Amino acid sequence: MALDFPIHNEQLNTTFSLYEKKFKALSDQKRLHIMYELTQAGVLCVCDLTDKLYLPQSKLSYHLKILVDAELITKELRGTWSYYKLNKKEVNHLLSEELCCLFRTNDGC
Amino acid sequence: MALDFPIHNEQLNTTFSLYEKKFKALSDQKRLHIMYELTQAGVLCVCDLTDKLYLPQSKLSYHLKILVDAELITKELRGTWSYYKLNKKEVNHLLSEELCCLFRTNDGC
DNA sequence: CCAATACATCAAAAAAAATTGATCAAGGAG
DNA sequence: CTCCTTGATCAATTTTTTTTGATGTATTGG
Repeated sequence: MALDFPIHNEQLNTTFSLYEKKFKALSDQKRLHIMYELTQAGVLCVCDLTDKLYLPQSKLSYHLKILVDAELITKELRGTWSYYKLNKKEVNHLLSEELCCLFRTNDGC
Repeated sequence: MALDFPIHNEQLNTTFSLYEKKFKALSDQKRLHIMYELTQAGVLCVCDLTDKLYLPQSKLSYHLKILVDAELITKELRGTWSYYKLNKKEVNHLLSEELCCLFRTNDGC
């Protein structure tokens, strides 16, 4: 029985799948804006972002979850608050230095 | 009359919009695979990619257009053939060196 | 000229992602 | 305890993206 689809390289497909997820998370203005604000502020809760982006809470929670799932940001619970911040390591691994400037504060950019 | 949406920074919104488009182009396994094959081969026409990705021509044309529009690859017409290759400058500007390894041949990665 | 190939594009359908408004659970404050 | 705030989640709808198959144009080769 012949295969009618490519096995090709399973490892490679896994890699593509991983980056698909990360780039999908970045492929939205609102989420890029969230990333930017997190870069500027360091740590923010949902209500802070509501003020900054003028978006309703449910929409923000939705987009934040996508970024967390892609491991581009992290979430820390403290009481009723959820504090979000950039996953700098992951961002730096993914994006060029020029681009990281948008999401980076303490360097010469 | 009060504004009920943020002006914030027009420049920044333009930037987000630009990157949204580029990341959207990258946010698909098939398109990442196309990028990878172009990296390996240098230049490819649609029919080459048909063989490599096992995708119908119309689907490939669709995805190639998205990558061209995002300026991640370029297209050159010669007769009936369309030759595609990476826009290395743009890719390198966008992605980290580690990641560019996937889309780069002549360096120590 | 004819047949075959390369590929862009289009319209309809299917699939995936985003928005919306509501509900609910868990804390904190009085 | 009661009220209020934070924020996650859910179902229904809307919007966007992708797939599919067909058509059309240009080019190549015999």
